[in-house]
Amino acid sequence: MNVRGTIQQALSLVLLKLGVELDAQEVPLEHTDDFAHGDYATGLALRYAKKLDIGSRELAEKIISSLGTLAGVSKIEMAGAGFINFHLSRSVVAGAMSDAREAEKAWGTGDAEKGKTILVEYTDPNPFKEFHIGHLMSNAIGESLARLLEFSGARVVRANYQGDVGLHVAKALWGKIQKPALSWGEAYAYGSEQYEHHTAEIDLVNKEVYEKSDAKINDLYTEGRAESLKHFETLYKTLGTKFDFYFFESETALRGRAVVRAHQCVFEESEGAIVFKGEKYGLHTRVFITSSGLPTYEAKDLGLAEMKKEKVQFDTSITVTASEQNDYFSVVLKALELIHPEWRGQFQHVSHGMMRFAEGKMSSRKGNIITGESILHELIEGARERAKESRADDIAVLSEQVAVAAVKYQILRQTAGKDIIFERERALSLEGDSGPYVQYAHARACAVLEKAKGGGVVAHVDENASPNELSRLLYRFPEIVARASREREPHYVATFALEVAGAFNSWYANEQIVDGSTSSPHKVALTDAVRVTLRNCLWLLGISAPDAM
RNA sequence: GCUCUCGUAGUUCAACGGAUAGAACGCGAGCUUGCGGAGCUCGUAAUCUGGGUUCGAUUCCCGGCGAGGGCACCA
Repeated sequence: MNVRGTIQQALSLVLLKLGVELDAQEVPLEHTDDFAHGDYATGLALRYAKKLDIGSRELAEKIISSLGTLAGVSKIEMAGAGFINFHLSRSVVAGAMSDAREAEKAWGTGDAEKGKTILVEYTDPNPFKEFHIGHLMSNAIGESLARLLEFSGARVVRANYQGDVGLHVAKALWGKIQKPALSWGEAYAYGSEQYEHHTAEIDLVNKEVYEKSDAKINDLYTEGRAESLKHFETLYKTLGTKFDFYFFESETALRGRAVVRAHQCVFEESEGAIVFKGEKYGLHTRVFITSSGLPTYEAKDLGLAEMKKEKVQFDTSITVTASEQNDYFSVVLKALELIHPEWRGQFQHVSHGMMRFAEGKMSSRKGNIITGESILHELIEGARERAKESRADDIAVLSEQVAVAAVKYQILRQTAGKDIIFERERALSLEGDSGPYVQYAHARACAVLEKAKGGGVVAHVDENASPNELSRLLYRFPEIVARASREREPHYVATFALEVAGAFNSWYANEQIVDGSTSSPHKVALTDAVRVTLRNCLWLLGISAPDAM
């Protein structure tokens, strides 16, 4: 058992003797934010003092004396109004260093999701349209979630669901027919702009796509779809994502319509359309099949759910989308639950905030759209400029790695559900609270290790070395990962990575690591443990960790 | 109108009901014998508002103000 567990267990037992029942796992125990307060702290005594009719400081003292000594804890003391602070023993801090170095790529893994299969659906761009910023966000969050779950022991299946049919496709096809010289993205913009003047024509194209009734449109469609999908693949490669399965609306549409028709009791007919009355459940009504008989996105999502189930035997299916779909998802998930009660709770929705702009709302119809791709390219240019004096072997590769780090970190540093205010300059910045900052600290650690190797200094963990503000951070890593995975919140890892990188940079500035002294082997070992920790943090964020920058 | 989110330094974000609210950018002052200045050190500055619950509230509850999303054949 780890030290955290030991402390919680002991506290739980002491509380029981005092007449308070609290599961060991429920015992509040936090990482201190001031090392003067030790490594772990709990406010238990303050919480239960009144209930037990005793002073909080007095209760804290009582708990401490009942606790006796604990393995891995060097000192337990009361502080302030009745906080109980735990100081880890030197061997535990040193032990985390050894663990990190031995486990390498597995450092930080846990078993909370062991034996489970989890499907994660994310990115979901639409062929015929631009890969926009929302897709970038969904991709960054979804990929990180997938890796976090893998670190927790789950078998993760990555899926991508793409809208290859629907009105947007009809708009793009119509635009292309009118103006063949336009790119697909431009054709879509043109079709959207003209929709109100050519509604009937474009609606007809939509129907023809569903029914494959017009050979010319079919060919154009096939060509455009293939071109889009191929292009998306190059982006996934840059972003570091590899999907196991692709689902398409052209497949889910028919299935979805069939699902709805087979479960008439769940739906109602209204004004010629088939709708789901969500009001009974505190939700709202949504159309599943239109009055002209076409399945909507809602019906398609029901079809998708069944197809996912057939494809993989998962325990949980997570879908990552923008928060504007929150209410929409509640309705679809409710309908799905009524159709398949046996799958209750297996489908989860994780939403990301929306990208907003200081300069005002953008729209694909105006031309002021900033796509996910354009941001990536701007960043790559910026990184290339910066990399001119780099030591890296391949500047082109490095520029891409740094650029991806910059965008992804920008997205993953904050709570997933909140909107992100996009500021071009900040996003393009490679300094401060950023992905490249963490990458830089990692590259520095690599450089130091390289030097140690050249100087013949062999890393060695000294169990008796006194812990410092850097080494005392490392043992927290597996706990941070577990929490981020449990709460589906990658930002805990991003915050931690920054903290470790900052502590390392600070330490580095004040300490000669490879200096021939007797403490050098230990300092080299600490550097190595930091290297492993930072690299794994970056991996969990879907960011690469170059050895040199 | 109904409903769901969210209001923290000048700006962009942290803070699982706890201790002196933590970073980054900006601004001001510094850091050249060293392993990488994409760096380090110091300073500057914040919980929208009024109640309530609590030993303790940025966090939970209620009201107000402000911003954003969603609400029938788009996705």
